[in-house]
Amino acid sequence: MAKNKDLSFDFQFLDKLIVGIGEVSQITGIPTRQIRYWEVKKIIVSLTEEEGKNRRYDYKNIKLMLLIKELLDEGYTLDAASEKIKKSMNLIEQTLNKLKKK
Amino acid sequence: MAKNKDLSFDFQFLDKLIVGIGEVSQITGIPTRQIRYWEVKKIIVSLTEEEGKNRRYDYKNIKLMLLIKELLDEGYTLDAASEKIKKSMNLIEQTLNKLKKK
DNA sequence: CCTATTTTGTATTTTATTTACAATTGCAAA
DNA sequence: TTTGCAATTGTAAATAAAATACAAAATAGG
Repeated sequence: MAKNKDLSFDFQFLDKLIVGIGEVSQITGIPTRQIRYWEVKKIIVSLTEEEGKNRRYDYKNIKLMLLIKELLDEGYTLDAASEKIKKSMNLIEQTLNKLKKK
Repeated sequence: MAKNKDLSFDFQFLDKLIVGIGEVSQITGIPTRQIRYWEVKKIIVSLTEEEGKNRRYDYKNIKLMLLIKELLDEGYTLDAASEKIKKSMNLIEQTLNKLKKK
């Protein structure tokens, strides 16, 4: 039972990572107001347990938002960006799965 | 200016990562009450801007807390754990710096 | 100019956190 | 056993952050 105190990076950390909307806003530079709007439009789906409770986001959510932000800058509409991104998300998931297996 | 859409993991993400005490508690399994106590005892030092505002923690903080938790389980006292960990923290910082350079 | 999309503003309500007090637990030495 | 210290936990009241629900403004395309 290696305790993982060596120099290798623990990718399992990303699995456990969950943050609130304020932190996501800080990390991504996207205003909280905009994040909530995207969620209303079903562009993103948070992990929130119950209505009224604070929204929770995981690493995949954050990456998704960053991708959307990029595509919007490039001129895509929200819906178009959302469509295009479904492919990218597959890539991200594959990447994470690979990393986790290490 | 590569956009980093490939399969490589973006370690810069960890640099920007900042979370509140609730998320840290979820991620680490350490009760918020205990985290605050450790902070009072100067075992950890959060990034909180002003007194009264919500506490903020970065990746290093979180790793530190996980290490302390391990050592407490092994029978260390808080102070002893804190002492022993200073060396480990150097390792963690070195690791992060290496990863960032990629 | 119109229209639909997207973003932003904000007042009110609710949730989460802080602080400051104290009580409790566990453990080791006297 | 009990005494003392370290560590954890409980909680009430005050504050900060976020949710909701309204609406207004900005933007892009026809």
